[in-house]
Amino acid sequence: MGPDEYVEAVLELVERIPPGRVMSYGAVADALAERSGRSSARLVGSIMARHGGGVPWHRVVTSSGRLPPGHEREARARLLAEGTPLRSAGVDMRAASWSPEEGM
DNA sequence: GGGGTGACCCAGT
DNA sequence: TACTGGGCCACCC
Repeated sequence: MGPDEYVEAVLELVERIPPGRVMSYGAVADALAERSGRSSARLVGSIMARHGGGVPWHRVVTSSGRLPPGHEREARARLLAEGTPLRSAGVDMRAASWSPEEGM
């Protein structure tokens, strides 16, 4: 799987995250690990930064639930609007974390 | 080719 | 709780 295909796979997966739920950068990387042959949270982060504009980017947060740096306000507003469980730090990962297997 | 830089993550202190 | 060090990998000088 080439770099471009990997970008497509990441965006595809992010589009499948249901409203009110989230995935961490690392979880996205892990979910595509078998198919792509690599698992790098940093890579997913940079892909979201560069190509995330057309997908629900606010549903991808850090593993601790913190919102994407530089977009905290916008992300929080969208998450709040779709009923995502929030805490002071950001997202309540125990309640909001979603995985692909769960959605089939 | 070599080195710096991220929308990261985890274990250790 | 907060900080650090190492690992990570595509990009861009």
